[in-house]
Amino acid sequence: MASTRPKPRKLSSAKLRSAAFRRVRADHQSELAQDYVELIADLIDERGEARGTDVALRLGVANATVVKALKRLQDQGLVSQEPYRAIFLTGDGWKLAEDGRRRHKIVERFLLALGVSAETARIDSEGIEHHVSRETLAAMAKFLTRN
Amino acid sequence: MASTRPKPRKLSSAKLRSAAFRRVRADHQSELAQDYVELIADLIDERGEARGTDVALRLGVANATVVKALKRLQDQGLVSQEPYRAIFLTGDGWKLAEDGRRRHKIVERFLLALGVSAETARIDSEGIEHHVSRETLAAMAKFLTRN
DNA sequence: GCATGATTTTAGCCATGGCTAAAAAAGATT
DNA sequence: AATCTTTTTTAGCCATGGCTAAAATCATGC
Ligand SMILES: [Mn+2]
Ligand SMILES: [Mn+2]
Ligand SMILES: [Mn+2]
Ligand SMILES: [Mn+2]
Repeated sequence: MASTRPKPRKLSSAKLRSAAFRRVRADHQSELAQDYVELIADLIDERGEARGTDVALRLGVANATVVKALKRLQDQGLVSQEPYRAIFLTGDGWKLAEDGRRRHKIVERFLLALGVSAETARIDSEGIEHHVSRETLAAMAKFLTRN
Repeated sequence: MASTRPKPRKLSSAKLRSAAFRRVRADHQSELAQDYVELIADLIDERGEARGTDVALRLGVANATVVKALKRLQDQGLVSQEPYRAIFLTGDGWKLAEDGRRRHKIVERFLLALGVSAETARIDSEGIEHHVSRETLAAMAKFLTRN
């Protein structure tokens, strides 16, 4: 049996800290996909279909940016589309969208319950939602039931 | 006088939504600088100086990544350094660091007060801090004084 | 059914933030 | 002082996410 390195009694402060930053970077990796599928799901529900142009308008980016991003999402198996046609979500895409909606809703309602304006809750939750762990989300949900 | 477009009675839903995404993108733009200067300030306070290597270790990225980022921060007037030497914060750098520390502390303590573990508060706050508006921060601070 | 106008995609640019491998500088050892 | 080891920087690669301008496609009116 190979000799094993002794397990450190305590995680070094540097290790601890880097874990947090790694998590943030991972969150940001999945953020774009999450926001896209959530938005696409909303458009499909509200208007029957999601067009690239509507996505661009609502994200506040150029059309070309959306086209490129959608290609990546298609490679990731989250959306399907043909040129000049509306965008569809795959099964995985819908799953991710639903999950995002659920988390987003909890965060936004939580901020409202905390006493901020509707405007601020809407805006801040758009960024915060991606950094809320399962544990924190549960704590927010609990707070909501008690208020 | 040129004719002016009539002011819309209500902001369109698309405009409203894109404003939130624009804010998130702006937050992410300033995030890296904020985390760097905060970390550098901590290192200076705790150990007397901040070395690039320590920054890399604590951020969990490669050394080369830090070297490049520090160059950008230098261009932005937030840090000053000479090759093979420790990193210093400029006046602006210290201001940004202090501001970041303050916000970070409030967010972390707020999560703790909400009932999540110390570990989770530490990790989640690292991402959330950058998306908390002045109004939400104030609401969190208020919650803290009442608990 | 074709011309023309509007929409959408493609092409290609840029900055950021990550990486590894090679080069250079600093620091230790003898 | 010269060498050898360790640390730090440089060079150069890649993916992402943004943009504008040009090309391609679609759709409409005639
Ligand atoms: Mn979001
Ligand atoms: Mn974020
Ligand atoms: Mn911070
Ligand atoms: Mn942070």
